[in-house]
Amino acid sequence: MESLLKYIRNHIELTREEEEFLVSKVFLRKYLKGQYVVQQGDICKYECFVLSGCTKMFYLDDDGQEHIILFSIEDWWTSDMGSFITQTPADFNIQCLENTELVMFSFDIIEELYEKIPKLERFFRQIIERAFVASQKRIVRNFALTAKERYLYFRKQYPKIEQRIPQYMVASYLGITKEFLSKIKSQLSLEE
Amino acid sequence: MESLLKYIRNHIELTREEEEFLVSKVFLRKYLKGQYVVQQGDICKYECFVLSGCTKMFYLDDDGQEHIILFSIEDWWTSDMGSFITQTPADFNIQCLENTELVMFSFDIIEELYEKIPKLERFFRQIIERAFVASQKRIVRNFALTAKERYLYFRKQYPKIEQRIPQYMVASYLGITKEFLSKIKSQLSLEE
DNA sequence: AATAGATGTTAAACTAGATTAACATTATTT
DNA sequence: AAATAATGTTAATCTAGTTTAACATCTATT
Repeated sequence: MESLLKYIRNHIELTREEEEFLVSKVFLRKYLKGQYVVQQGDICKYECFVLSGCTKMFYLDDDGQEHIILFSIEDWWTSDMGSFITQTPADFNIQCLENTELVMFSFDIIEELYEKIPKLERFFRQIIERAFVASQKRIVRNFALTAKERYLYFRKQYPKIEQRIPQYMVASYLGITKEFLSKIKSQLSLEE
Repeated sequence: MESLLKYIRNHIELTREEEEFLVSKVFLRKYLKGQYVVQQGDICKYECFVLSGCTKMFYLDDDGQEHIILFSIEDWWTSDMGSFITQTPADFNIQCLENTELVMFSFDIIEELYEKIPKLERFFRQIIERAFVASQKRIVRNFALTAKERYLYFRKQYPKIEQRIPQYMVASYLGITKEFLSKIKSQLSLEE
């Protein structure tokens, strides 16, 4: 739990009481590799801060194909925000790719935290603003860049994630097939 | 300006004083068709609420190709949020597709409004949450749907926008060429 | 009414990336 | 150590969407 506080202290200053209040309201949950945090159709009850491990968030389309939207590792957040804020069934799945420890912020608790600690509401607003900006930029990259360029960008931007994740999941995140990513990689190794 | 208040009243309740404070801090600006609200490289100084008219936000890639990220009409917001929150040069352009009236929220003013009217900060957080969710869902649609399916979704979701906008811009928004959208439309007209 | 500029259509040739399928490699389990 | 499952590679064939280019229509301006 200390690394959650460290993360928060990195951005805002809370009093000792505020920190204690926060810690008393959230709880830690451990998942094994392969377990689901959220399943498509369930209501997403928590926003989760990743203490350790790794998760993927993905959409399962009508053909059963998996489309990975987001990987989350230490110090990142994960949740189906659409489901969370409306408390309606989730469109996405969140599954652990490693044994994972999450700090769970429930819907009611988060409202209570916003109420009691306005600084925290401001901080969360800023986190969401940044997430939104990143998401819009990803849309542009998907339009303006080729698969190879997107892969190079991913590799540069998230070198730590690439190493922890099977290649076919990277392909899914990039919106291409595993075979095509394999081709791109062999092309790149010839170029170098 | 009344329609801004109407929009806000639709979601939260402000006191008469709060409304007056808000109105005293923002200002209205009129643009002609074709004018730019933000240009790639400039710092985006305002978040803008659309009173009337229509804007497009787009990215110009290295080949000079335009990629439309967002159309905004009455009661929508527009800004390059990435530039706005960091006050660094914008990646995107925002241009008016019709004569357009915007309510301008500057960076400093918006901070002041958050400070004085916490309800407003909460409201803006919720707006951004929804924008983020919409953006993530668009990423999925771009991966999981064909161009034809994306077009049908757009037509259903934003019927009012389609009517106001040249077809080649719809194509850009969908991430396809104008020629291919034309083909899709002629296919659809044969089917019906 | 004529011209010019902006928008939309059609069709042929082309390409980035998908599909299929067979095989190779690496982990994991027994 | 063998067997099984999971992951990764290669290559041939295929397709959704692009490119190019010529033409059509619509709108605004003189």
